[in-house]
Amino acid sequence: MKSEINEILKRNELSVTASRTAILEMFQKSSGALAHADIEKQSSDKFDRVTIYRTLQTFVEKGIIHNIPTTDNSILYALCKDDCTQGHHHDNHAHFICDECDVTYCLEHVAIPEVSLPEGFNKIRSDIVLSGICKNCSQPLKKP
Amino acid sequence: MKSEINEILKRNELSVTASRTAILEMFQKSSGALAHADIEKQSSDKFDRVTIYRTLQTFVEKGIIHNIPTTDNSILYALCKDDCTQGHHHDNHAHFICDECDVTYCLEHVAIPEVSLPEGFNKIRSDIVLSGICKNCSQPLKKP
DNA sequence: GTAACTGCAAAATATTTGCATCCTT
DNA sequence: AAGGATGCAAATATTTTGCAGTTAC
Repeated sequence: MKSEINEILKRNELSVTASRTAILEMFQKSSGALAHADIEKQSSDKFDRVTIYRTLQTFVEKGIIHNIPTTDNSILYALCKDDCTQGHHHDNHAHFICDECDVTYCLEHVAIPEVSLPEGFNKIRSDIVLSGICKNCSQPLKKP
Repeated sequence: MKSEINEILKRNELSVTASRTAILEMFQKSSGALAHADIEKQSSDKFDRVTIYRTLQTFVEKGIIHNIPTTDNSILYALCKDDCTQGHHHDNHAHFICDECDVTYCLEHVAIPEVSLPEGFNKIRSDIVLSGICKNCSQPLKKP
């Protein structure tokens, strides 16, 4: 997928650098969303903490990743699909946080249902965050 | 509502202190959710920053307030209604964050719709967070 | 070669912890 | 009086900023 990563960066007018490539790769490989801390851990000192902050910020601005609301004071990030463009995200799917393993999933196929708001409220964006036990964790010990 | 505040604290086996009373009062008076920073600002040095941290934590544990997921790294808190008990929250309503005035509303009467999850996922809790323009801000200049 | 990106140092901010003191019951 | 709650000091952790050196194009 090296070429895909290249392409994503080029499409967004970003120069292809080691850290950007590595971080994008992490997102592609990850089954769930990642927090700053996860990335820092996974990259074990390969690049500076500050670079991670700046890279994530850039990616969000460009619409390469989006952030997922959380209940604690952290920010989770996940890859946007396809047609997110700058400032105009279409990540209109639900997110699921597992209480057990703490992984956050983007449920691409679970659409956010329409809700009817009281008079006077105009919705621009909606997020739905579910939590509970995920697929993996609910499976009774599988490994031999 | 002094007596109501008293009652809430007593019911939760918490001693009635100045800071707890004041913070609970803020929540009751507030039209929206509050962040740690809001409380600190509003109380302008009346009590210690650390006390606020501890008070909020206690309130969440006791189920007096609940927290609302946000997209930035902050935590918003709002009063739980009625029958929240320790560790078992029923704040099953949508939240609305206004992009204009930044107020967060608990939309008590907007229920969270059921979503069907993929096989293997077991939902325990769900949150829906909407954003856009709120009632007040969408009203064209009203004041004379 | 130039503009963009990174790493380092340091500042600013936010959160947690320990302990002595004070307040509620 | 006893236990819990607060305030203060200090330790940690997190995020931001400025700048000089490096890298991509």
